[in-house]
Amino acid sequence: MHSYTEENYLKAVFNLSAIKGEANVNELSRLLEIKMPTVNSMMKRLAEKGLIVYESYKPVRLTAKGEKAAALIIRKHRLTEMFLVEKMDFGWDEVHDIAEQIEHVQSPDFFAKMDELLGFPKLDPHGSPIPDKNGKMEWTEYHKLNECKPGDTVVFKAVIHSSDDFLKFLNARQLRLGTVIKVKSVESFDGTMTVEYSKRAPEMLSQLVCDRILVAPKKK
Amino acid sequence: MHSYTEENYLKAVFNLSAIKGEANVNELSRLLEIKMPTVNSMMKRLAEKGLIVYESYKPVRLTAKGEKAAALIIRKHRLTEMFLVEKMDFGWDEVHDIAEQIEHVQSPDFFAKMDELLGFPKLDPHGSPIPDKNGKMEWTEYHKLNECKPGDTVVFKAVIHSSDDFLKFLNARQLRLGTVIKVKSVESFDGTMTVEYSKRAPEMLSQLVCDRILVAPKKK
DNA sequence: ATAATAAGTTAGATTGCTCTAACAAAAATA
DNA sequence: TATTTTTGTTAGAGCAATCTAACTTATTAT
Ligand SMILES: [Mn+2]
Ligand SMILES: [Mn+2]
Ligand SMILES: [Mn+2]
Ligand SMILES: [Mn+2]
Repeated sequence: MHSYTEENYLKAVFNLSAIKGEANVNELSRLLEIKMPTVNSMMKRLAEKGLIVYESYKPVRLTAKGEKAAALIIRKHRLTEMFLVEKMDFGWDEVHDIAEQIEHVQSPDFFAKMDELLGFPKLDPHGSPIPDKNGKMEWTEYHKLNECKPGDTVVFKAVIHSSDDFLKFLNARQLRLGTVIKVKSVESFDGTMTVEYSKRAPEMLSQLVCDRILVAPKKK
Repeated sequence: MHSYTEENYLKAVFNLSAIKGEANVNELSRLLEIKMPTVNSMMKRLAEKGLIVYESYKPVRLTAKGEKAAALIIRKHRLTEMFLVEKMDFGWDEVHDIAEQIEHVQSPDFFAKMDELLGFPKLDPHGSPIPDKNGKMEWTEYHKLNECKPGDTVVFKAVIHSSDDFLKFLNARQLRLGTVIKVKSVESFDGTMTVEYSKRAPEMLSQLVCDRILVAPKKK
């Protein structure tokens, strides 16, 4: 199969492609903390293997084969995170680094068992969808807290770019998935929001924070 | 720390040393399925790092440092096997290959949590002792079923060289750890034993099998 | 004791993954 | 449009881990 290293590149291409449908060498280099020439030559290797489409000076795209391979690694990552949170009592801010390693374990049985013990979950602990066994995932379109207007009442559904630090920040403010958030006001100068949730005093959240919180309208 | 590869060599040296206190290149080569020159150069690398004592044409020995490092990897391996059996419903014949991979995960928290969830077990699913956090393990001296005489009644305590095939063989005969075995007779020609256990008809076990079954006298 | 076999070593090559230095193309800016 | 900056590529090197072929030392058998 594919090496540990190749799997990490593949996943990086997948993640960067999520928005634009393609990924460039420079961003991959930054994300993976690997120098551009190294990334460049790996792109040629992945293209050789039919996992991506590579043309000089152009962004790369995943082939169908590459997309499936990447999704299946992400499936293992997210199942692992869910297992760590649900079955091993880890916090959602403690699981990413462990999952980053366990996602490379080669054992269909191991992940099938996790899936079963978890009751075939559709979402990971950060609200991201878990791809199915064929690498397909259904993505519910949430919107950013940023885009909400004063008076809106929404439910916290997912985080994006969930770094451990950001998750600890949310923990410290009792902000979790499922929390109902009422937008009180938005400062037009810097986008800072004043919000209310869980019967606490109003809280102020910077634009940077609101940009990473995905929400859905609260169903009455 | 040490690479995935180095860890596997270290563990191999540890396992081969278990009996004689030293390991030679040839046996390592067969065990790891890696050619002798490769093993030879790795031995020099491990010696360089102070993990083993290497002198030309002599068997290698682990240093105190190497012994501790190896024991800690084996700790992770055996905790993992125990976790897979106790918390994930795997059979004792299904866990080794998965543990072989997970033992390389770098995350003290992950294994500490396993340990805790398991209630700090002393033995793995095959009856082998789990080294403690300092790499120390207490080894109860069992004896082989082979060495028993007709009339002996013993308890099945552990397996040695537990390959999946051997474990499946034991499964098929309902032989598990804790099973009380009565030795009826021993064929002096080939060492085959006739034994009785679990209210079943007498069963015949070849010398090869009896050589891999560790037992203790049944406490009356 | 000598010859044959087994075990261990050296030399040299290969592959995967990484780097730096230098150069080329594309995009942004003046 | 011309210049500068950013992005991407090529060339060349190094290390880890593996191999094969050839050679040496140690052990076993005759
Ligand atoms: Mn993650
Ligand atoms: Mn990873
Ligand atoms: Mn094992
Ligand atoms: Mn291993």
